[in-house]
Amino acid sequence: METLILGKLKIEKTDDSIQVYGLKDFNLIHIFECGQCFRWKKTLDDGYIGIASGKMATVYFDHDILTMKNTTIEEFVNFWFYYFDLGRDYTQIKDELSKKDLHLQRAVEFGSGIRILKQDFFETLISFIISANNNIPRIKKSVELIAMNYGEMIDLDNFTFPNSLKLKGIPCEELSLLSRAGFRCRYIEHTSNKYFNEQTDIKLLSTTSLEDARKILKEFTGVGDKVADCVLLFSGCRQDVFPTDVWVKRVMEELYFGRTASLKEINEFAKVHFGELSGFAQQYLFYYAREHRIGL
DNA sequence: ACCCAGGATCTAC
DNA sequence: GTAGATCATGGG
Repeated sequence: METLILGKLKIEKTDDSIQVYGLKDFNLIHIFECGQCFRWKKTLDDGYIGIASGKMATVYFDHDILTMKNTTIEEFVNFWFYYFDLGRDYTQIKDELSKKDLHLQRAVEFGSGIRILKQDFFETLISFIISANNNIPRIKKSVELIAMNYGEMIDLDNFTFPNSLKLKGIPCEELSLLSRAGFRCRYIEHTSNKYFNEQTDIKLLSTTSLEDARKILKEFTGVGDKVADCVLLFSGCRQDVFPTDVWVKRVMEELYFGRTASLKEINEFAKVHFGELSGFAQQYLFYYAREHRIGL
């Protein structure tokens, strides 16, 4: 296949890559540095390389053209289009959020090219278990170590993230030595075994009530409200969640409350104020808050 | 030496 | 049901 029209997008094949024309609301830095993913790395030539659901690709975005190496038009249509959430109209989402208040308008403008990735469920679950009481560089290191030690090698420095079949049965002592994830390794061990045995019904998570979805996820050790909401949002299950970490808490207190507020308060505010778009609002606010170091 | 980091868990009230 | 200590690890 040499060329393809997909809605407003035109996809063309070149020698060793594909190019996508007609993309809006798309910025690689916003997408990969907004805290939703841990495995995309900058390349020397201003692109990003990453592995998602076992597929590796290098991406560039220049002059409104997305260039992807190491993939095909078929794979783009069948996977990357979905992964980058390209079927969603972010212009409308941003318009709707910008109308709500001035803070959100600024945050949306600042992260105008954010797209919420539809990441592999098990990888997202493990990654955000590791995120508990941790910092982003160390989360990235532990996730990468798990891939290096238990995933499949694509080339000398790129590995897939292992599925639960690969990770089940690994004792937490070994996980601790090979991932440096500390006390969270006990959670990883339990979660890998439980997920392998039960194969969580992901479709159910997206169709049932938010309350029930959280309840299901919180049966994995190491998963509380915040991690559950992150997994639901960043694996593409649902967008009506408002993961409230220390950054989001701080930015909400500073911009919306003008005082300290409890997690429960913030969640209820988000539900009323942001509604079904809570997840998108959270991502714009998180990126804005962290890049501006609000609250520090 | 002390504090902190995309929190969750366990215990005590 | 909820405040408080505890949980590895590495960097400032």
